[in-house]
Amino acid sequence: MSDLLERLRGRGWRMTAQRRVVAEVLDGEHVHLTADEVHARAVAKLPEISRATVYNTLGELVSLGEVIEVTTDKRAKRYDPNAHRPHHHLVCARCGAIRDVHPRGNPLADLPDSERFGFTVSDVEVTYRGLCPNCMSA
Amino acid sequence: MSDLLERLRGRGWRMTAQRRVVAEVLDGEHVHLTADEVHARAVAKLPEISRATVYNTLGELVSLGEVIEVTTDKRAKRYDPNAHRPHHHLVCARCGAIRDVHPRGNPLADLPDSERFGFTVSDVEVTYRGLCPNCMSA
DNA sequence: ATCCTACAATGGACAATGTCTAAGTCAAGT
DNA sequence: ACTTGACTTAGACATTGTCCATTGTAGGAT
Repeated sequence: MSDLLERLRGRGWRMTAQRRVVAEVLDGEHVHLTADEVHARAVAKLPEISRATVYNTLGELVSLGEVIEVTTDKRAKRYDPNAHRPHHHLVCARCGAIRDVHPRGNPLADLPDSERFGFTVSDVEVTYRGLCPNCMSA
Repeated sequence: MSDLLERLRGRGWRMTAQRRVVAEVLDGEHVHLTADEVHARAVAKLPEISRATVYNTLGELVSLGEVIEVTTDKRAKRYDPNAHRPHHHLVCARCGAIRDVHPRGNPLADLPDSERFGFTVSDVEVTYRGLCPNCMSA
């Protein structure tokens, strides 16, 4: 994760305790925290950090392309630090657990011109839904 | 749309003016209204209808499988009455316009077992993003 | 090492969306 | 037409996110 911090500093990002803590919280595979969860974990490391700062920092990380916004559920946006490799998501319909997945093929190629309505299509987001092993046995 | 009303009545749905109005508002192709938009249009036909009733009715229509919940943007859920035929969505990244699309192939088949993490995968939702003709020329 | 200044953080008000509840109303069967 | 249980209502409340004026501070300049 010091990679991320180094990269950010290299881009002229002013380094502060708050930003460092937020970046540290967002580390790992299959991490998809809501803004509030990020805030809660950040508070554990730096009690005086404010909600607004967490929102601001998350927004900046997204603009910089270091973190991806994921909207798998209707409630809160989630933040996915695994931005360096394209991937999609598999979500448990009952408990909400999320895994990163890498399907074969390119869904963009599956959209014929006749179905593009004149749009310039540049991106595709795929969300698989089902039941995780835990919820299946329960 | 009287089809829908008949089907609902057949399922033991109690028919009320409010439910009829909500069902009428949700009619057509490429219709993807937010709950608030549904409420606004319902009020035009039945001024005393309440917000809670619109939310309740939308939730019931979703449970009954007559309407699909779509979360293409991070703000509000949208309601898509085109539930009889599976389809996906194409969204303009700037103005938010939404079109129903029917890509070739089956994305479910593109997810290898090794990428399923023991989940029972039952559904997939694909959102294409790009710029619509209007926003492109602007 | 200290000072400056632009940028960042704070916290609290505000906004948007959605949920819940208690009380009143009504559709549909008898 | 009555009765009853389901439906509707209005508004309070909850959650998520944004905005702004004020205060604080990182990092370059001296």
